[in-house]
Amino acid sequence: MGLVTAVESYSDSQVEMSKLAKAIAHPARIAILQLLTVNDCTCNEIVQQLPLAQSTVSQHLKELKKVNLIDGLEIPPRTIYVLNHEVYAKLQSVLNKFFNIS
Amino acid sequence: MGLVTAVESYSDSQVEMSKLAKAIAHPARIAILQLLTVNDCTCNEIVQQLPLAQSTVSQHLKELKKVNLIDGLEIPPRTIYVLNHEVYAKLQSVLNKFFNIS
DNA sequence: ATCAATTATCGTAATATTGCTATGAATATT
DNA sequence: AATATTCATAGCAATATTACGATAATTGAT
Repeated sequence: MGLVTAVESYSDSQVEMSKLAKAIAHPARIAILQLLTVNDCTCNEIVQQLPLAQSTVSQHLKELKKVNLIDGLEIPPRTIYVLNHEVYAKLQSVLNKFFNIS
Repeated sequence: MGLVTAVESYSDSQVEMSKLAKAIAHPARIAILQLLTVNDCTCNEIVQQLPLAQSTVSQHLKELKKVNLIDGLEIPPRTIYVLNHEVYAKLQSVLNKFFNIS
């Protein structure tokens, strides 16, 4: 990623925004979010919709969880993945704020 | 990135959106876009505002140009970088469309 | 008690990203 | 003509990302 000192010289909102952007910077993760927009899904249900191995999907879900765009309801042996509408809306508003400056 | 076959199984809009997201998935590139929102800038002017070497900034500019978020007006030995408001607005609308589905 | 189903994680490989220094190419200045 | 300015690119190193198969861990079913 780079030096720690470099990160410190960007504003919080710049760093936060770049992290959220990175979270949706892969078509699989966009596809996952779109699926979750329609229905809550287990990992397997997502695997069936994507051309990826289960472990890979699990990894992408982890990335989305890391920025709180989704939550995982653990009901073993399943985990039901759910959109975090709050953060989802926040990302929208952050992006809007950014683009409306122009 | 991965296999060519994998990319083909995502929709055009998913791929396009992920590419645009990737373009803004770094705080330096967000900072650059914000600078260009206020003023057209040469590479050097941007270098003076960021904690990065000239070559690194040049590379980030290249990334932004790749997705047409900015244009470079070459007036040697300078290049004046300018926001591409059209694509900028398009990214905004693409994101809005995406998020409003929820 | 076994076995199947589900998911997370580990280990690994291939590739991409990010950053730098050094350098080349083009133009302007002295 | 020599020098300075500006920018892009090449070359390189460190790290991150993306993908897979294999494997645990957990629960449900037989």
